[in-house]
Amino acid sequence: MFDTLKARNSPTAKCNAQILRFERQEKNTVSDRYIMPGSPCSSCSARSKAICAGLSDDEMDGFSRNIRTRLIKAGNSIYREFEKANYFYTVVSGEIRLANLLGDGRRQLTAFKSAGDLLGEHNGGIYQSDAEAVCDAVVCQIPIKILEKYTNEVPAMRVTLNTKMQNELCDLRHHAILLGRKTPIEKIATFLTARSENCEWSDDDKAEVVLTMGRSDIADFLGLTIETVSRTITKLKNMGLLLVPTSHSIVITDQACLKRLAENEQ
Amino acid sequence: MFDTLKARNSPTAKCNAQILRFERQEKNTVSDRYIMPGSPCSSCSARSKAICAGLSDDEMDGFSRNIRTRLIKAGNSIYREFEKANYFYTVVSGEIRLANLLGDGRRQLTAFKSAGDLLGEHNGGIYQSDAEAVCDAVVCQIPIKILEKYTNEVPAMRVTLNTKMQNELCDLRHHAILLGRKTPIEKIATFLTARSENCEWSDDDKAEVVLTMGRSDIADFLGLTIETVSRTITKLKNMGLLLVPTSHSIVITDQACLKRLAENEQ
DNA sequence: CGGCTATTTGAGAGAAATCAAGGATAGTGG
DNA sequence: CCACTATCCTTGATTTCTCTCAAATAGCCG
Repeated sequence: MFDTLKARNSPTAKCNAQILRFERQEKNTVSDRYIMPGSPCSSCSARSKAICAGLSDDEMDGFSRNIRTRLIKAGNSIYREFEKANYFYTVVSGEIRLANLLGDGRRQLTAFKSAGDLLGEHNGGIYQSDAEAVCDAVVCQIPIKILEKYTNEVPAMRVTLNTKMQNELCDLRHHAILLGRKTPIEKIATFLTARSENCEWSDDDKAEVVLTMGRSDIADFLGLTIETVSRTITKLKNMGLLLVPTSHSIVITDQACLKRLAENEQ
Repeated sequence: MFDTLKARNSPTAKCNAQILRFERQEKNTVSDRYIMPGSPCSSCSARSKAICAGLSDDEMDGFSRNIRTRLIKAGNSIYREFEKANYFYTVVSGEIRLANLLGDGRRQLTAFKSAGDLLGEHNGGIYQSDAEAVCDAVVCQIPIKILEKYTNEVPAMRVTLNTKMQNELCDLRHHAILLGRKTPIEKIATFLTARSENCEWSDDDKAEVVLTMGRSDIADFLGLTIETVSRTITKLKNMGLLLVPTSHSIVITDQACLKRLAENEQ
């Protein structure tokens, strides 16, 4: 089960957002837990990509005493829009989606966050989106005060944080271009190309893209409906650019062509 | 003349982006100029809202010695996407649009920046968008190195910069929701509502929104065509929510209703 | 195996884009 | 100052693409 929420894409969908919200809160009461009292940062697989990459071993030691590691089960939320923001989170493993709802249930995802990424976008002390686990995920919970303290005292951390914010701005900007001006086929091509970036390419230039999320998450990320996502993937398959062994696995067979579709960008 | 570029909205538009780009470069060669050697920061109307708000008079003195004030004529660009980034800019007056082009000329604006806003989004030392003056504008040119120096040394500036980046992230996130999921009527309502935020409201609850940009800028900002922008404004007019004295001036007559349309957000 | 959910596919409707033309506006030059 | 011209804006007719509605298929977990 990848999605708790049914797709509520359409501008005219009149589903009851209150019920939606209630269901989500119910989900939220179960099974998230702290998996360890401190955290073994020394062996953390995400450390090199995370906000703590720039810390010395000594600094890391002090830092780690203030953070907690949490397991978030698929579908559960870490925080919700409009909640008071007390923590940042670093994704250790798994994948998190940032979601925003309109009053009638329409949903827009603004990012998928994975290992090393920083979560906790807030403004005026309030979270700006729902952060939900796409699949089981492990995150580090960092009190905002602590992160602020370290960014004030450790220049390296300041630089890392700054870079991460700039990357996020850059990603959001490109996503706005995609949402505003790209066709469905270009949207899917862009999405798959981006996802394939950290993949290993076989000798015959193929790569498997693993989709941890369902079609409705992809649709809500790209500003489409699940049907259009499905049809567009089928179209790309028929064009011979990719294979679809299972719905959660896509093998890119013509990287160059897919990239050309994606990067109509100048 | 508000727009140099014709609208190139449609996914199927096959206009030649090369020509577009050339024309833009031509424009860029004329008439931008430095309007003063140093800058009279003490009397700057944008200072309280700008990045330099947190500086003491002494600090401001040193800071101002490193910056230049430039006049940018309507339609001209300050910098372009893919250019090496050497400067940040603070908008003193006028309005700047951030634009990105796709290969076939489709355009997406990601923000309008006005007095007090900071420009210069870059990643890996490269600007991420074209910054162009919507109308005649004055900007302060701040070498990136200088801004970095001051953010390192002056905590207040660090806080201001951080807040500005968070606001920008927040704006972009909300814009992504708009682009991905809102209807034309909601898009226009959101746009006008946001623009009316700094307006004075008359006794009978009316406010004039001045649109410095043309319909094609609005269309490219909201992910629509100029025709749809025009038709939608007419529709809102017919619904009795606003008046359109001139195409660049819109008087909101039913703020509450417009806001309700805009904030279908929960 | 059976029920549930996710995904795919088809048919039809609807909304926004495209194509086209007329009217308003602003800036230019006489 | 006014007429002229280029551009911008609005409106209408038509097309096209995506969404909606509906149903069948596939995949997963108990």
